[in-house]
Amino acid sequence: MEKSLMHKDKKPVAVPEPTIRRMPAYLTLLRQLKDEGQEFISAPRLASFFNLDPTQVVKDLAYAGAAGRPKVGYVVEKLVEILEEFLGFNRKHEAFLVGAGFLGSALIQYQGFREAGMKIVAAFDTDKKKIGKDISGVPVFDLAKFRDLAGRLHISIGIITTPSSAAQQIADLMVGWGIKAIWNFAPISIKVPPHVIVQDTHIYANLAVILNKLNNAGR
Amino acid sequence: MEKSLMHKDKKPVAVPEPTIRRMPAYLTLLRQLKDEGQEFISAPRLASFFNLDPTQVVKDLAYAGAAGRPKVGYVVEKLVEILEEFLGFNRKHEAFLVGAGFLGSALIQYQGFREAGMKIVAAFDTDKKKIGKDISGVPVFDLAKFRDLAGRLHISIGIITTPSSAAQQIADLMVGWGIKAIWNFAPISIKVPPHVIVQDTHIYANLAVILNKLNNAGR
DNA sequence: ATTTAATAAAGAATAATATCTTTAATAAAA
DNA sequence: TTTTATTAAAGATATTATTCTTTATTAAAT
Ligand SMILES: NC(=O)c1ccc[n+]([C@@H]2O[C@H](COP(=O)([O-])OP(=O)(O)OC[C@H]3O[C@@H](n4cnc5c(N)ncnc54)[C@H](O)[C@@H]3O)[C@@H](O)[C@H]2O)c1
Ligand SMILES: NC(=O)c1ccc[n+]([C@@H]2O[C@H](COP(=O)([O-])OP(=O)(O)OC[C@H]3O[C@@H](n4cnc5c(N)ncnc54)[C@H](O)[C@@H]3O)[C@@H](O)[C@H]2O)c1
Repeated sequence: MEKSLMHKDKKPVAVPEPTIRRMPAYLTLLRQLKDEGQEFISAPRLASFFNLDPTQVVKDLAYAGAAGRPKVGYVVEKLVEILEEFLGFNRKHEAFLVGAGFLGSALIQYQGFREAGMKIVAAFDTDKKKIGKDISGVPVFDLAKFRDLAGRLHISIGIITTPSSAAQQIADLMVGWGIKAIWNFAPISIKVPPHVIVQDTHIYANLAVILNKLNNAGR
Repeated sequence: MEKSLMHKDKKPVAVPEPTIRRMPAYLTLLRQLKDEGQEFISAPRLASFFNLDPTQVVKDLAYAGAAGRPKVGYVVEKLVEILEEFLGFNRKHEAFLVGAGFLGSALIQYQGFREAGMKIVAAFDTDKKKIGKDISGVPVFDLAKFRDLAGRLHISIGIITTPSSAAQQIADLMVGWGIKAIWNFAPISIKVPPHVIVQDTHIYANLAVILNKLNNAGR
């Protein structure tokens, strides 16, 4: 039986994306509380860390299948387990990264992904100066030599950190590799077949929100 | 007169955050179309690039103050100007960055911010090996020597790319410096006074969305 | 001229999300 | 034991965002 909330007719209810996006933040804090030896946490207190409505936290946690006790709250350790399981942070998805430049290198060496269900196992580039090196133990290969990687690898995620101009062609290549999800950091929208998952992480979207607030601050 | 939509009672209507977040993507594409010499673009065509509903694009552009002509669409060059002006990408906000590690270095050398209204003018770190160096022309200073920077600098944005453990204390410092907005990349929620703008860019939120789709793909 | 097709724009309807309200559980205090 | 305070959980409402529908505009075709 799934942990997610069930609809009356037994079909799993889709978890709202805003809920999914908040969950890792809960988890990060909860892991810290766990390390500090805190046993229980209530939704109102958890909410206060993030300036959220307490009922929202309760509902988010309910989507993951967590239950709390009145007057006590949730068991921190249990909650960490439930969220890790629900988010898939304790499984291990392997990833290829294409574009071992500044951002690519930062992602490759980033240890945080290890506790978040993703492991970058290889990088690819076209720059002779980068090929053959390794970054924190992750080898950088010549992309040209891997153009026709047989599909059906056990790699589920492809990360794009090339310039925009190359992003679509890299995406096409990854689709050919049989990759299931593409995490794109180039500031363009890539096109893929419907069965491939795409997550664009557009840095300018965040900057735009900041500038909008800054420029309207005097209102 | 503001470019933004007006309510009947003349108060400016708040632009929805989802709209703000989509706008930079429109702008990036429009700049490219402009470079390619394309004169007009219709909302339906623009929408098809992003798999959006055409009326959504029309409404988003209307928020920026753009008007199109039936049967023709929008004038690309005009639209670029309007969006740049609306987003504040043609003003110049100066920024300080604290934590000149992998991610910080990537952000510092990233040329894209130049066309997006933000210029990183200095970086700070506590690591002796980084202090005194410069990254793409941006000097890295010893944070300890700049603890009590006089407020009222012309710096409006503070970027945090330190480990989580240091993020809150850096935020407090930045607030003391008189910084107006904080762009935080550490995966924790920082607390600031209400007059300070905070934008958390939590990498795990994006990863969680990917993993959720991946793990539920078989449904 | 007149008609047609494409489109922006405005408005209505729908859907998604967040907040508020009520209820029930339960631990601690009286 | 009884009361009180706190809380989760469920449900109702409100808000926000998206999509659908209609109307009006305009360029091109007839
Ligand atoms: N640097 C940042 O902070 C940052 C932030 C957000 C988004 N981005 C985006 O991430 C991407 C990379 O940025 P960066 O600053 O790391 O740039 P970079 O130039 O340091 O890295 C790009 C890398 O891609 C490689 N490359 C180029 N064409 C390629 C191809 N066809 N196949 C394989 N590899 C190829 C280059 O050799 C280089 O190593 C850009 O699209 C940028 O807009 C960067
Ligand atoms: N690397 C990534 O791809 C990535 C992605 C998303 C978020 N993040 C987050 O960004 C932050 C930095 O990640 P990173 O991979 O660049 O780490 P890093 O270790 O390379 O860089 C951190 C830098 O902060 C400096 N620092 C430490 N304490 C400091 C202090 N008190 N004051 C000033 N400087 C201090 C360190 O000397 C170092 O230069 C982390 O919070 C990480 O979770 C990283």
